[in-house]
Amino acid sequence: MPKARDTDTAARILDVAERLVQSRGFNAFSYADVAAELNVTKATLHYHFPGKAELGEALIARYAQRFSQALRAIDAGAGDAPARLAAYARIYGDVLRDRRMCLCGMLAADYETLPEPMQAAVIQFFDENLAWLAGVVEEGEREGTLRPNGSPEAAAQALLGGLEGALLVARPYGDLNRFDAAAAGLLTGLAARA
Amino acid sequence: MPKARDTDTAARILDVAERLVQSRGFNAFSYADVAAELNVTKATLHYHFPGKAELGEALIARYAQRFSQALRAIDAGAGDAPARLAAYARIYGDVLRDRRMCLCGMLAADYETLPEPMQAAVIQFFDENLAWLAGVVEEGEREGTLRPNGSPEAAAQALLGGLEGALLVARPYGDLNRFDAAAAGLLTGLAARA
DNA sequence: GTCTATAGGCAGATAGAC
DNA sequence: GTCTATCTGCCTATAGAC
Repeated sequence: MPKARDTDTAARILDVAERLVQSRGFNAFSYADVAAELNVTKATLHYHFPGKAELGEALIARYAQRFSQALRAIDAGAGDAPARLAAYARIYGDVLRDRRMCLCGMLAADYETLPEPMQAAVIQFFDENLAWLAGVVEEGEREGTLRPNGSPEAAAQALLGGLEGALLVARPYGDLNRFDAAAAGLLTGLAARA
Repeated sequence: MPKARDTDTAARILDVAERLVQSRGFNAFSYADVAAELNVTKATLHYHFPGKAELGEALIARYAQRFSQALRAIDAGAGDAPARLAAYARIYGDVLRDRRMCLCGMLAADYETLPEPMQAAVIQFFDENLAWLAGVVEEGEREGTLRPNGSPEAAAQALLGGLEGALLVARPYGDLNRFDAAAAGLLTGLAARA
């Protein structure tokens, strides 16, 4: 059993790689970048993750798991449907705060160049988010707090795409307000009006 | 004066490079890719565009110019504000049809890795689109055909981001319907309701 | 304008010592 | 687990012939 600090070399690799992918994209970071930042050699990275493809898969798996937890936390909370959507949007706003994209939003841009297992994992991430969003929209429709103009699935697609795109466009400006304005527009467009 | 066919080597380079950037991203295409597809050598590309940075700038310049023309064409048309926004959304749907992203949407993902002149050009592209969109929204507000919940600028930000994101998320699925559903959701969320 | 040839660097990856 | 050393290949870019 290795020492606690060193056991988590894999986790620290994932931390650094995650940040680099979210800010630069999957094709614009290298094993050398990660190794230099952690003061280890590239060979160490290959020991923990045989190749870039496996590292990428591990990144998505961990990210998706964390996202799932966040969704369950929202579900466990008290708010109504609009409040849940606002909490969901806040997750996205938080990643923008340190100039990152959503991991899977970035990988969606790189999609055509990704190994197939990573492509499948990105799709699965979106599927899970869309299913959760559609559920919340449907609930809001029943409550009378939301009035989607199309199906809950269409509304979910508009929300997920809208938030990913709001990140994408706001990030070059380095302007959190732009994201907030866009997110607010998405949510109020869906809300039932007086 | 060279022959017409060959004069446009520069234009043909831009055509191929544009498609590659829109589908794979700026860091995932090479001079070799473009040269092979055109049956010329890499040196030929360097003659027309000294480096990747200059090629990138030329790509954005041409793309932005074409986009500007499309906006003026919409302005010259007959429709009211909602019809103009729908026409605007259709431009985005068309790029998805051959599995591309918007050029500047893709470059927004690559933003952190771009040379500064390209970054500035991407921002300028967004600025122009946002200004046009805000103008149309404002017009719709006066007409009574649109009822934005915030400022026209906020609505413009939500529209631009929403459409870019709808492309981003729909493209991995290869599903044009997903884009259309999201786009429709964005537009009806903004429309004045009965 | 387009070619051949090549420079110099960095990428992802592996073998084998410790 | 982490290292040193190295391989192979592709990248951007340049020089100079035609």
